Amino acid sequence: MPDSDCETCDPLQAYPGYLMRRASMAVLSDINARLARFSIRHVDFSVLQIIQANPGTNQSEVGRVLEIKRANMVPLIARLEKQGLVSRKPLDGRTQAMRLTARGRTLCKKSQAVVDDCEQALIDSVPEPLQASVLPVLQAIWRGLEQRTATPADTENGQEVNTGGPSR
Amino acid sequence: MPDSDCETCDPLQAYPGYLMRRASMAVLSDINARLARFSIRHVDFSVLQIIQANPGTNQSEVGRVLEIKRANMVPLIARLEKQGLVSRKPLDGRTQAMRLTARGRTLCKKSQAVVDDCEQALIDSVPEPLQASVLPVLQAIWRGLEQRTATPADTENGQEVNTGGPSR
DNA sequence: TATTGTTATACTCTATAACTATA
DNA sequence: TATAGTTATAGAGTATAACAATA
Repeated sequence: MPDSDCETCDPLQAYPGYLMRRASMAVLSDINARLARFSIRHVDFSVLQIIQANPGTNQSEVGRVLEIKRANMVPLIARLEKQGLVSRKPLDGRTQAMRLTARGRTLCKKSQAVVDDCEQALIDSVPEPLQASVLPVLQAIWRGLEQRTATPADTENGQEVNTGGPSR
Repeated sequence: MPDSDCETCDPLQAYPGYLMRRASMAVLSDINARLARFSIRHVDFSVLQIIQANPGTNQSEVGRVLEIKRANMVPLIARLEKQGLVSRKPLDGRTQAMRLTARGRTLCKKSQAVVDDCEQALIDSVPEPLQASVLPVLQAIWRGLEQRTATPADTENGQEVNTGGPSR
């Protein structure tokens, strides 16, 4: 334990979960600051990206991909529609097909450049020999968690809560 | 772009920031569920760890290490004290030295075993050849961000807000 | 019966501003 | 003048329950 004379010791640096939390908060805060000039936040960006990649999708589906609850998608989509970035068209009286407007596509492209910059800066900021491992490692971690979390058939009526597994 | 027939396409898997956010939320949610039997959450665990590693430290210092605002430390520490996990002793009428109680030390050890399990499970869940890179990559990312964020003398009176840099 | 969109609501986390008392 | 602890408050983000309309 080399704790000889660090000013204030932080033993949490050895925990992947904490490192990822701290790192993601820093990155997303940075991204939020840079996206502010488009009047959107990172969550808006992610929704726009999903809609762009899946034209005609609906709120619930987007929420499922991003793990955002249906109820919380409502104000989010309403805001994007009010900003003229997303259009909604009733599909079958229950489902609404969403698409990016022309303005939405433009903003999606511009904001993507901003986010790409931020994410590339992150990769550039690690020592060169480790750079190639960044995405593979993070994707492997995410896949491993996805598998362990293993949504048991998308139970909305939270039956099995205390299974010991991750709750989301 | 191999987007041929994925059910719903998620183009965000290429962003380190998003992967870390999603991954950290899954891990910390898991950890919270497992720490629930000790009536603490992951943030409590992290505070206990810092106090244990730095006996005699104070609220502001812990907040500085964990990037938690002074104001938000107050209810946090009050709760830990009420649970009999942390003791406070006035140092100079302004500063209070904090230490773990016997109960706090016991719980810190037990909860550390729980967290170690979770974090180890995360590492084990990635393909074997990548496992050794997990911590180095995450620590390099965090160091890179720390350097870029480069707290400009801990300005509490938020003078330079729109410098373009990460806000925290 | 299950799903979509919705409302209402509550709880956690985070951020800011201001105050006091001490150094 | 700067710092430690505190209060109050506001804003995100997230969670649940319930409902109507529809499939």
